[in-house]
Amino acid sequence: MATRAEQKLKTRRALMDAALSQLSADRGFGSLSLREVAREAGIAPTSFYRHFAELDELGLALVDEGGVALRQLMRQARKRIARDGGSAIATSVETFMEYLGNNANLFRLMLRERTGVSTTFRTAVKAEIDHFVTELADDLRRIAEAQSKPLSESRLVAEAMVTLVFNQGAEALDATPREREELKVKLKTELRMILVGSQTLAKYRARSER
Amino acid sequence: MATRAEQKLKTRRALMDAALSQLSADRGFGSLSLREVAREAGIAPTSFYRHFAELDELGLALVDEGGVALRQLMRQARKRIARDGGSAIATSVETFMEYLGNNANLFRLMLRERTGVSTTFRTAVKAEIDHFVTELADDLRRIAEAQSKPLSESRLVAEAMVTLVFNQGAEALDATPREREELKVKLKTELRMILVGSQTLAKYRARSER
DNA sequence: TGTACATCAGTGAACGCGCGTTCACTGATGTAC
DNA sequence: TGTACATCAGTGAACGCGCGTTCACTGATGTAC
Repeated sequence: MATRAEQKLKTRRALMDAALSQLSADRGFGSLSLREVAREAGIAPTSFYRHFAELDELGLALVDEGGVALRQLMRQARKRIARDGGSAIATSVETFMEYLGNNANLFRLMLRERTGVSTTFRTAVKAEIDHFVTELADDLRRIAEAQSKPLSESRLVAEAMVTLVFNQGAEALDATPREREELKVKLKTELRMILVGSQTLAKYRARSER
Repeated sequence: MATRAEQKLKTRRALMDAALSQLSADRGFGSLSLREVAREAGIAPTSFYRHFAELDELGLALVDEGGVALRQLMRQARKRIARDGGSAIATSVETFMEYLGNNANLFRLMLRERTGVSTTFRTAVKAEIDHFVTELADDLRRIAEAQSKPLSESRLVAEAMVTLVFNQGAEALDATPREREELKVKLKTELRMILVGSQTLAKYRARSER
């Protein structure tokens, strides 16, 4: 038998899942209505207010989940790289694309609201991505040191990489498996260019400082 | 005295300007209403239908203008590079940021609808950006040849550059002048990394083919 | 140039609809003793 | 364990609102002769 608190959590989850399930290539969070989400979750519109003060509050809870998903993604990618060896870029891209499939709507939400219409959303998403960028920059520095291939401006490299990964990710979401493979190849090449470019610039800089 | 046709064009323009003027960091095209746009343009809601079958049709007309703006931007940048010499990247970024100030809402529209909610919009914006990417790729190849610095995958380089430029542009739109300067510096560095990375990869490739 | 008729951009009233939010309520779960 | 009371997640009716769209219209501009 469920306690009252457990039941409440279940309903909350049902509301969040309902909202998530309505998102798609053709539906953004902004076009959802409170009534629609409540209907989809199987409760009366008025019950919504027992869980969130307004629809945006639910959206922000979802962004939070998106942040968690991002951090999981990172951890998983690191584990694979350590285990399989091989190219960090290739492994990361594979991991990212795989993850995208399992969290499509969560990523869609983050991606859209990142440049979306609500300041609160934008700020929240940017904070999550910022966290992601910071971890990536740390990893890049660590790898660079291990390989004695110095990087120039690792933070900036990480930002550019995340921008490209997210944008290609957006396209991958609605792509056929065939197109998705092409996107992966493209993305890997782009990331490699940034990495190699950063290394080359670091060499130039080292030389001119001699 | 205005002819009937001239007057109609004026009203059409007023509608498009009304819609554009409502766009901002906090308002996307999707949140506009036909009634609101008509009100802002100073006509009755019903008169809207004399000019567009629905609000989206007006939006697509705006995307078209955005495409024109992009092409002007390109031409202007090329002219400046030819005239002032100097770094093509630096000049292009300066030109882009300047242009952004004059067409803020048009760029906002393109940027948002690029990953937006309507298939028709996405397709239209992507077509315009694709055109832009193609011209940039041509320019990159031309410059590379003139400088005898071969590029690897110029099309892909152009795509990555446009992605970064657009994303930083989005941030620049709502940034303070101070922040905007920082964004320019960041953007130039990122673009340079991609360019240098592409050149370095081309060298490696040439070597391994020897 | 003048006249009679056609065109058509712009109008105002009216419609039905889904929305967010309020309110007083119900009844199962939880708690104090 | 049993009883009396408190809590609170979920409810259904009701509200006022702005929306997109229809309709029959008006009257200035345009055209044919």
